[in-house]
Amino acid sequence: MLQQTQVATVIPYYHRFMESFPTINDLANAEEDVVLHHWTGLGYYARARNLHKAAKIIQQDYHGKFPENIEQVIALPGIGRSTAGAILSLSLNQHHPILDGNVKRVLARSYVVEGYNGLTKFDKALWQLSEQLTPAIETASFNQAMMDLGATVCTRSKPTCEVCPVESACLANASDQQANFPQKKPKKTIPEKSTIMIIPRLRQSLNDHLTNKATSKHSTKYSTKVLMEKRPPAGIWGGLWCFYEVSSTRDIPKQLKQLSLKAISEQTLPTFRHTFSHFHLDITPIVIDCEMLTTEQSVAIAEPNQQTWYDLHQPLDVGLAASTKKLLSLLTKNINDTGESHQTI
DNA sequence: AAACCGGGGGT
DNA sequence: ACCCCAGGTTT
Repeated sequence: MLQQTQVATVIPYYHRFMESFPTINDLANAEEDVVLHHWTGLGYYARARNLHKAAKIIQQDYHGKFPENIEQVIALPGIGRSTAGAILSLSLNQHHPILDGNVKRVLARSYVVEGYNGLTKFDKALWQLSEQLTPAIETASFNQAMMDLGATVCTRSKPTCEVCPVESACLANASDQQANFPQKKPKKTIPEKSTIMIIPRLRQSLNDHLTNKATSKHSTKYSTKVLMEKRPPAGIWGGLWCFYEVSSTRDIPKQLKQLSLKAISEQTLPTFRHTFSHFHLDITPIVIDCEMLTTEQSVAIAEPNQQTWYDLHQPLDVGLAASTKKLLSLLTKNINDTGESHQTI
């Protein structure tokens, strides 16, 4: 949990998690969806899946006891060299170096190591420094101190060198070059991609639109249920609930047919941009008011684990991608603003 | 808007 | 061995 989120945010999640899964065996025996549910709001769901997988491995291979050998710990999914070193040094005072983002910054400044995060040469040099500096005695205290130093004193911007215990030894400080270590990662122009998301909205079986027959635009109330799918575990938005994507509007009829839905009307919402670290994604949402093909109602919801009618007024406690959340709040706002949709077919 | 982050996976 | 990936937070 702490690999990705601040301590203050993690605490309530941690307590709920530990209450539900007090032992590794409890976690291993839990359904993955239940584990993911406990993770909802923390993001990075791949790591919840890794943690669950790791528990299963520990149950099977180590009889439910967490391994104490660093190679075995590194072999667990979601745990690499740094996290393994942190676990074993902090919990058992074993002699292993660590190298998280904070430690990297402290070392890069202290020793004016040239390069930037992710550059192989840079990472290798820092690992070697960490190995060389980490003492065999009081390793736990040393590692904790290095992380805390980076987190509270040797911060990314405006480090408080005046209070730093290694101020006089720090080479970056000596040359007043703190701001230039670590160096910035060279930015590259990221590509733009676009996608269409269809939002099938279930038409309510209210006949109140009949009351407005006389007007040119008829007023129809729609339910607050929209169809979502659970994405496969790997790739973008893995395991998260999303709207169906189509590469072209031409594919919409086909997709709806697959879902046993009959379109009544559709409304294209303004395209919005969601930016990832490596590309921009322009998302064009199309709300499609639908009826279920009654004879095949069962088909549309044949795989409740993979698709669901999501009620905007009763949000499910499931993992949602950031872009999906954005879209959902837009839809909810729309409903609350108008209470109904006015549209022509 | 851009930088950041540890580990996994593809090349 | 190297580079890219995901996606939420911080700056």
